Amino acid sequence: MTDQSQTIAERLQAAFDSLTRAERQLADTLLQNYPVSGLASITHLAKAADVSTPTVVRMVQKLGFSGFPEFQAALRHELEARISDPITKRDTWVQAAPEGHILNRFTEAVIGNIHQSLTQIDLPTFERACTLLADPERRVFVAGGRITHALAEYLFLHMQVLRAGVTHVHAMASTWAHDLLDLRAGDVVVIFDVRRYENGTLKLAELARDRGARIILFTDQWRSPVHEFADCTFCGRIAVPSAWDSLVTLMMMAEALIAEVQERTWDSTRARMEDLEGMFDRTRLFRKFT
Amino acid sequence: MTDQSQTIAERLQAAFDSLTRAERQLADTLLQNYPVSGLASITHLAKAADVSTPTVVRMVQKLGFSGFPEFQAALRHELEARISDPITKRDTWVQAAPEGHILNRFTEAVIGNIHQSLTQIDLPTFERACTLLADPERRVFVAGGRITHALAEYLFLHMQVLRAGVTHVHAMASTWAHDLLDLRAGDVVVIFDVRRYENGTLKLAELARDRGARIILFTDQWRSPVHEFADCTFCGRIAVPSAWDSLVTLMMMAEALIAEVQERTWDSTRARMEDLEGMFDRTRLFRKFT
DNA sequence: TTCCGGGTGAAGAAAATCTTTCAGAATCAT
DNA sequence: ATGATTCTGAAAGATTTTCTTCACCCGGAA
Repeated sequence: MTDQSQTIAERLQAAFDSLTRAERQLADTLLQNYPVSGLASITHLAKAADVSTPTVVRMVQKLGFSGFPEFQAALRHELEARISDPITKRDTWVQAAPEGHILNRFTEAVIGNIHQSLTQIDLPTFERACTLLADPERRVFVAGGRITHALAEYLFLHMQVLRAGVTHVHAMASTWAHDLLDLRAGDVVVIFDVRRYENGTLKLAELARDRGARIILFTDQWRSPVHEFADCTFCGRIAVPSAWDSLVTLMMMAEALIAEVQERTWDSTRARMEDLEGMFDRTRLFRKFT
Repeated sequence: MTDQSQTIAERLQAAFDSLTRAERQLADTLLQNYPVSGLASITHLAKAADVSTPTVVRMVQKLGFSGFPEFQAALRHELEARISDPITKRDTWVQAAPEGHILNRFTEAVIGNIHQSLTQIDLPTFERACTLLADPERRVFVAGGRITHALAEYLFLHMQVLRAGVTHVHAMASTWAHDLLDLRAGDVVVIFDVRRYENGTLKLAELARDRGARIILFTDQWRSPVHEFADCTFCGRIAVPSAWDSLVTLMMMAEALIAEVQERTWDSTRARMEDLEGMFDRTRLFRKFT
């Protein structure tokens, strides 16, 4: 018989290591919509997780059940116990963490930030930024400052795969002027600047604008002075219970931008990515993984 | 089709009068242990209510369903809506953007990711990681791969301000072995590795472990193979409607970690930050502004 | 008593679900 | 590179579930 002392969710997580790739995929689907996804038929579940039904059977057997129906019955029992006990409401948060634990407070703040920033975002601005970045005629420069450098690099990395003519500029280094030598009118400069706004970044923006560049700015809710020069401005709230600011919201916006630009440039991007894959294959940089 | 505006429980009660004796008995059983009793097979349910299976079929058809499976699917949907967390459903949507706009879909996915990852995080792991990083006796190495390099740099940047003895290692570069020359037993290696797990990263982890280092791993829900060597593993969901993965969840966890470590090391960190401020003042890097 | 009509469940047919087998694919170790 | 090992899903078989049919039961009316 199976161990009754832990929930199936806990058992799934505990056994995660001993699961195979397809089984993990399945476990993930189960946990994602727990426990409802496990209450449908094995066929539905398998389809939802994009694995085969034998995989489902094998996994539940690894968990100690004789078969899928027994597993499902256990899920139902658990659900029954959970429904009749309203105390278990608080599994939104980290299990067993006190109400005011930093992880919970932090998460709450971040979700709040995302919420607020998203409701304030200007849709035409987003569309305009995508159009600019998807235009192969324009070259793209990505610039970040002290803190935002990492985020700028993140955007740069993706853009570089998506399209040609992308350059990363470090606004804090003394070399950024060199990088902008190639800047032509109509090119796009993406600038990240959050509070403790940097003088170098502002100078960079000013110079770029003088040369006829289009500027896309990622900043915080108080808006960097670069805003004056920018064609598109994205403001993300950055307040969290920490001595530091949170760039999570900006990262999310950047990722959304990447997703949309990729969508629009797919025809030309496809070849680039296949090319890249080919190079990866030769260098064996990555583990083969289905 | 069936009416969507009321729950099945309400419909059962509304139709109670028009039901026959055996059907009422069944409806009563259903309501008594709602909705779990309805999620078992029709045979179980019939037995539990002490009626026959045809009675069950007839009743659900009276309620407007084509058959028992459809009734059961409706129950599952209802349960799903009831279970899923209100936070996820909060209307974080961009104003005036269509339902399926990339920004909305993306945001929804990210909030779901955060939610999901947080419920699975292991609190002792978090505490352990903080303790390791807050220990001034241990040196800290931060390593990222192709995609995660930027995130690693982000963590490195903060850690460097918080404490002494922090090094940034690029697991993809051929130089990482040099960086680890200084590694002593007890030192901490923070590794970022998400799917398309890199061979170099795995090697790095193995080597570090052999040398007696403690390893903190940030990875995705499928867990990098580095996990085998890690003392603390943080899994963040990375699935978004994009050709790329989202590192937002991992960034959030890293930020939370930074916040807590800063809290713990504040006594020694304070002096460092004041020192840094002094240097900033002299170089006039930042605008005097708030 | 006999007939009638709706309600009920036993039994079997139809349909699905669940399990097992097996061969190809991917991975790992040599 | 090569062979051994493990993983995976297609397909077929075993089982269960679901639905339909139909005979029976029961209370009431002629």
